[in-house]
Amino acid sequence: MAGGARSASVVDVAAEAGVSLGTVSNVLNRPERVSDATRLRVEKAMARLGFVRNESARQLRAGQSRLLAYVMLDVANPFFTDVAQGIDSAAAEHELALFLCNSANDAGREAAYLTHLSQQRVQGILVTPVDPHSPLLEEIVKHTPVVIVDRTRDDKRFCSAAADDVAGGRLAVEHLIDRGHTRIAYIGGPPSLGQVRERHEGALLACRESGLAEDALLHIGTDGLGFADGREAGERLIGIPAKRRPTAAFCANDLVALGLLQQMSLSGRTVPDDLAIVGFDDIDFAGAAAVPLTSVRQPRRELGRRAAELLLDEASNPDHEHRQVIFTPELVARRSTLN
Amino acid sequence: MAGGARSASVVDVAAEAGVSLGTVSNVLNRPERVSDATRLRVEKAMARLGFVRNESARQLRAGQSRLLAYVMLDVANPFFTDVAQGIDSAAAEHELALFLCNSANDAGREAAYLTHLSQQRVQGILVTPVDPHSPLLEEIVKHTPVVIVDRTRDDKRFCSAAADDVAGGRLAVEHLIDRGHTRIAYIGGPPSLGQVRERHEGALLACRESGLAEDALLHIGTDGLGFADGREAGERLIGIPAKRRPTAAFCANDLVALGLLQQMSLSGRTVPDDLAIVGFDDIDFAGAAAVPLTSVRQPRRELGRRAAELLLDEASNPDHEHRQVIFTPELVARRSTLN
DNA sequence: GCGTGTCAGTGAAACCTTTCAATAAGGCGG
DNA sequence: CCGCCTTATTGAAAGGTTTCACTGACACGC
Repeated sequence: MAGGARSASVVDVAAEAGVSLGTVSNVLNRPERVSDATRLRVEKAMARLGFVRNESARQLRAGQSRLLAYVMLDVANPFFTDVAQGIDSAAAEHELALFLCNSANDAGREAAYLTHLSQQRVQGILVTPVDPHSPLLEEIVKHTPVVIVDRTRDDKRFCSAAADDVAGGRLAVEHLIDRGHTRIAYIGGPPSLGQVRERHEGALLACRESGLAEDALLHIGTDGLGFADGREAGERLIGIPAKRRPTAAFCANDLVALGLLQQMSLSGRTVPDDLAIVGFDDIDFAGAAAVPLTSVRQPRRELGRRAAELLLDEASNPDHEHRQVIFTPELVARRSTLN
Repeated sequence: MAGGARSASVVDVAAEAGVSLGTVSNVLNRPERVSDATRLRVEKAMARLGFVRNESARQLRAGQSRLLAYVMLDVANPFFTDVAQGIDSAAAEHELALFLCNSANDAGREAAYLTHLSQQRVQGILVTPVDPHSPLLEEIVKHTPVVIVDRTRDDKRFCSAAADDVAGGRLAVEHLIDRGHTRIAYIGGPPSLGQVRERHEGALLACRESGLAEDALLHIGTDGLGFADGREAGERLIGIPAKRRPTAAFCANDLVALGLLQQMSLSGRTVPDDLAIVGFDDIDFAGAAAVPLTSVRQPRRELGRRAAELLLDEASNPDHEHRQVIFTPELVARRSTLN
């Protein structure tokens, strides 16, 4: 707990040790230039006074920090924490610290974090934005390197690393159609999320190419992409009369898929016999689920790592050019679609 | 990307707008004291120059920030992200931003984060430490409020919020003994983690109280508490001759339990018939697992929220007294132990 | 017409660190 | 004994913001 007194500064330490403040700074930053005797004296003074370097003052002088930040859409989604680990490993190699910020899918929170980070002069910001076209991002990228993760923009004003969501959605639904399904549900929301829209688009594409009827794909909207949303969607699905009810579901992510799966079990249905399920992301838990989950795999750690590398290039290379790295997703078939 | 020019400061804005720097500061901090005309002029100058407030300079002046940080042991473990959400909700109510830092169970990384945060004069630090008795923590708490999460210390120099791990371990193993098991594995590691040790202790207690033989509890050590560690432990378990092989396993957390569960399926065993499994934490995925997992539930969000409240009290209340909040865990029985 | 009060705007000081040119002290060769 | 070199130390300046006591200007009431 902070005592009453103002915390000690280099000046206080200098006084205590009977040296000039320049010497104290030298002890801190270039100890080899200070004689052993004085260094010791200064160090003791620091200990006595409980001196703690003031990072704000340092940064003010230095102009910037050795800090990266990742503003993520949902900490509770293992997909994003895996991406964060990829970023982290790249950051650690460059001796940069990484701060994680959870926007929780809220544009206001995201904006607050982005503003704070840019004012803090971090080296760079990675972000999975609620809306990649937000004007705030354009504003910030003028002075702070920003890389968009798990999204892209049509213009080329940002670097980004993402998987091809349309291709992923297509893979998922092609797989279901291959397995003979002709009434398929697409489960996800909110539609404001690009991920939700594009995976849907891919799903539609697959239907069209296979010559399925327009209404073969039933869109069941959800409020979010969490566990609970999947369960709720399950209830609604069960409510549909059997002859019109889809025999397969493609979920916008694995959390929703796992929630759906759980709801199916709870209400005594069997997966994949009563309902085949495909998820998206292939998080670790997908393979460990009640019925191991077929899912569209994204290279999560790699995605984070590449994004961080783009950021570091943007931060340090004067000839930097914006690049969009697109990863191709891949279907991992498991029991939830194989009967 | 930063242009060649030094970024604009209040002085530059003042010059551009033809006012004094004090007025610019007033526009920023007390706009009501500035006439509409000048305010507009200043705001336009800011826009023209792309002025971005320098947070370091602000903090230097102010002495501290509206920032909290949580240094977590493992971002990839949903238990900790749930705790983080609890912290977040309390922080948001007080209009504080929360930064998440992942120590990844590495004392060096943890130390680097803690040092940086204290030097940054954050309002407070929450931490699930690798070692709650680290001297660095004692050092830091002298000037920055620190609350220990998911651990406690014997002395009362810190606030902390945690669940009773010994009680939890005991619950888990009592349950297994009730179900008739007499050869039980305890799976977890590394022993440097207090969580691992105390849950083990609780397990031993349960055995002793039920009059089981000394060697009824077989400790299978793991390198960490992840998915992969659980799978690996599964392989080792299977390698044990059938007559000596445990018929039940208590895992130090759910990730390990889920890994173990998966390994059992992969090698054609049935849970709970071949092996009953109890996990710890009751993360959301536990209920959705291949075989829904019996687990020891901790109130994860509540734990985070209480910890944050303790921190905020410590940061703002001069009469603050350190408190140790202990939550009592509760067993949630599911199919992985019920046959 | 004068004192008083209000309002808008001013500018110096403080926050703490780092850097760098300058100084002091000491040793050495000539 | 002097000048020169090295090494240790110094102190002022800079970095950007906020605060606060202060100045002008203006309106109002008497």
